[in-house]
Amino acid sequence: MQGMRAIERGLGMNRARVRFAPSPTGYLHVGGARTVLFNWLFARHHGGTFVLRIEDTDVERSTEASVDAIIDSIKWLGLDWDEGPTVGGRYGPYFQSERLDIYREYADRLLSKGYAYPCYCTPDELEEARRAALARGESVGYPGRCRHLSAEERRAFEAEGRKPALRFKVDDGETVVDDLIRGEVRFENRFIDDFVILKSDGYPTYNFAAVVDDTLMEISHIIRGDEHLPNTPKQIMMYRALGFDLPRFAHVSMILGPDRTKLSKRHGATSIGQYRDEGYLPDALVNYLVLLGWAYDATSQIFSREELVEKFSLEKVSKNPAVFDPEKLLWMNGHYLRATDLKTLAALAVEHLARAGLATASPDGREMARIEKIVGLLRERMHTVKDVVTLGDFFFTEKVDYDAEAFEKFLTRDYVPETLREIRRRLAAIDAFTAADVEKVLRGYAAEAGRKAGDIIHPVRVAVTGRAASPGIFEVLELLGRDVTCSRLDAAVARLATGS
RNA sequence: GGCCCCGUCGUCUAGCGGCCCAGGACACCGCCCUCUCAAGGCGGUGACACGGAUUCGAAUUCCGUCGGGGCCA
Repeated sequence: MQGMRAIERGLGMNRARVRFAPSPTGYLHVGGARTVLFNWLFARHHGGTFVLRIEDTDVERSTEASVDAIIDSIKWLGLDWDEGPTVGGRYGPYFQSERLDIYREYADRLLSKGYAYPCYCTPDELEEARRAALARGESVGYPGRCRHLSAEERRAFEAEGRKPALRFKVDDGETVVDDLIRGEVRFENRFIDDFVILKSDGYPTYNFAAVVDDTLMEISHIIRGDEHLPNTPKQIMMYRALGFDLPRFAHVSMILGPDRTKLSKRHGATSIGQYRDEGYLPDALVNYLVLLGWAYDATSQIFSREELVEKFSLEKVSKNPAVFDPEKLLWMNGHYLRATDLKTLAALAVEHLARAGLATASPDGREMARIEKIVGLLRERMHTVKDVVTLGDFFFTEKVDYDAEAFEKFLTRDYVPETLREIRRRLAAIDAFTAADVEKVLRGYAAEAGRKAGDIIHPVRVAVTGRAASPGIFEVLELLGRDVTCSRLDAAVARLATGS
């Protein structure tokens, strides 16, 4: 309850305003997605505003394609923003590259008030100083040369044509970050170098631009990754120097790979787009992600969007970093798959079938109905939508490829050829070709032949599906239809006669 | 190297001084169901990093050690 009050106090007179501020230098990854999610949930829970801001001041690495990819991923997850790209808002522009004048203005303010100074050191000089300090076994921070330049020295550098960067003057003392998740974190200022706020090319550094924007956009709560915690004291110093009110901070722990280092590409799939392509459901991903660092109670695992919005709170966000577990995500996805209605699922399945060349991208009504039935049979054993391809390919191909092991195990028994021939004959003769009728034929024949039902069923399964495992065979045969069933039984018999 | 964060089953976590010889979920194992594979049901294996201190009592508080990670360079 104590924590709750702290958050409400932070809201001040206004509603919660939070933001997600990605650099468009790649795709939205799992860690970023969870940060968006937490921000979104916080905003929705408090009836506040969620802002999307693009931090594209790194001209070299920022791309428009990245902006699009990130936006697509956020949308795909079913999350929306109230201000930002594509929707606008009163606090724009929402691209930092369009706010350069603003940063310069505030940088000037810092300069004129004596909180910042121009630094003429070149990268080479800095590098040299660093190496020298290292050699002497001293601390390798900025040596502070330009902090006390005289007017002449400055003029001399200017005359050389040097373009200065702007550094923030860090005073002695201590800066305390009052974090909603971590509590008070204290930093001694003497360990913090005078840092650059405006680069010599006129572009702001991350820390500076974030402070200016978060203030101008009236962000009340900064919910972001843990890796920014060490940046926070610098930002706080700037807030104070600029006379800005502090927002509340909440630093969420990072998501790690199995080796406990920051999750990255080498750990496998990390981009949200990739999960979409592989047949994951947005709801499943959201539900899995929210559980990485947040728990509502001792037992709940599955949460609908509505429940999440209602129940989410920063108090219950944990401090420990979390290892991303693809296995649990897979389980979660399977769970959501089974809860999705067949029409929706079939539509999704079509995409994957089409991509695999097993179906047209826009099947007609009859084919769609068939796919729906197939998905209905397959769904219990699917973990991703894409599994419809690997599990159900035999529904869509002309012929089947026999799994070698299954063939060996079930079709090479000596009673099999005769059995398949007889089953085929009987199936061709029955009136209706429903699962119930098919079952009667198979079980009936087993009884007559004095065999266990399994002894008949397994060879038939392999002959018709090519594999040892499938959905219930009677339903499968019904869906395949009489013609396909019979021709596949024929094919198996023929294969057994020529082969082996 | 300096600073900061973190440390409960393999993994995600519940736990905020006694309800805990630690609960749930995934994974794993077994049983049931069953035409196979799943799904589902039931059961099981499995953790408080270590050492001190505080306390009648510590997973929970404090200190140290160790381990992991991040940031700056």
